[in-house]
Amino acid sequence: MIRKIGYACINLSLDCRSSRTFRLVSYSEERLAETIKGNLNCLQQILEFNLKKQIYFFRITSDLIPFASHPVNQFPWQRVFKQQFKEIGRFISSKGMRVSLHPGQFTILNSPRKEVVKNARRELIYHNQVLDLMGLNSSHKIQIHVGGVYGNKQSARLRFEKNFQCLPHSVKNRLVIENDDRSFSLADCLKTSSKLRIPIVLDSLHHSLLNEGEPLEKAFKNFVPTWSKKDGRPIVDYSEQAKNKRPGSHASELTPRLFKGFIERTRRFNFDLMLELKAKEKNAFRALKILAELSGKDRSKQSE
DNA sequence: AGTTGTCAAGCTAGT
DNA sequence: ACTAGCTTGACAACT
Repeated sequence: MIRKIGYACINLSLDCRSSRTFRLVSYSEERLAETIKGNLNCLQQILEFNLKKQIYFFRITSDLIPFASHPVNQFPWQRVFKQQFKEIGRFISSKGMRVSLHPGQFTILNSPRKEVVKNARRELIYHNQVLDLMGLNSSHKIQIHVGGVYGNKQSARLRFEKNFQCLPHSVKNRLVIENDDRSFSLADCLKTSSKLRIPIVLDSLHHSLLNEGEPLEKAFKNFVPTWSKKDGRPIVDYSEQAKNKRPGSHASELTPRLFKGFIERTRRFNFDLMLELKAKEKNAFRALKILAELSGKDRSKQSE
């Protein structure tokens, strides 16, 4: 059954953003420090909001630190904001919460271009620093896609595996791969997962768009064992196709009928669920309500 | 105050 | 050839 439920990056109920940024041309250390401070304060507010609403899973935005892996940024933000990171981390662990991070579309570890791989590496190190500074263990994950195909999926996949091996140890401990909707299916990810011994985040919408014919139940049966004890509970990304939009674009609102169907089909597995729907926390409320109705019991113990 | 062109970075597929 | 879409629009200059 679904244990923790979460949403991604933005809270629409609060009037703050933890992803404030600015243009590179207006970069200054003052501007950077001010923005980071605001972003961290907002992140704290979001987590407190979540706790009140019994939302125990959250994806932290990659924009928390603007230009974090850009060479322009030489500001020692890790040291300057050390204490605030620590407090946030303590809040997360002490309340039994879980967080994840999803580096952006530019983080391509398997690119044939050296420069792109180098940037990806820097970006992954930044994401890992955020979790390290918070003092969180390896169940708090960083998820990325395998990357581009470049005309040969096999060699593209091998390049990912090779470049992964060159990452710092602590990054490797937190990195998980997610099946995408165009290139690397769950079956592809399983090959890399078994070679590198890293877990897979199953994205339900992506799987419905790109698969090897496995029904959802079979997909779960395959991806769940890629999670070991130190990785925490398996993570699933849930979203729905937006009506009248291109395949893969995310709906705003959760459809109770579809969500109930999803719960029904996956109830024999224990996992945490990340909602990737544009209406954010509103859908998390809805999902929690539906779960409570279905199970007929209090969900306040979901973090156990 | 409201509008609009542009923004650090990559890649794919639909149009 | 262009552009929407991706985990997320928002900044900043202009009217």
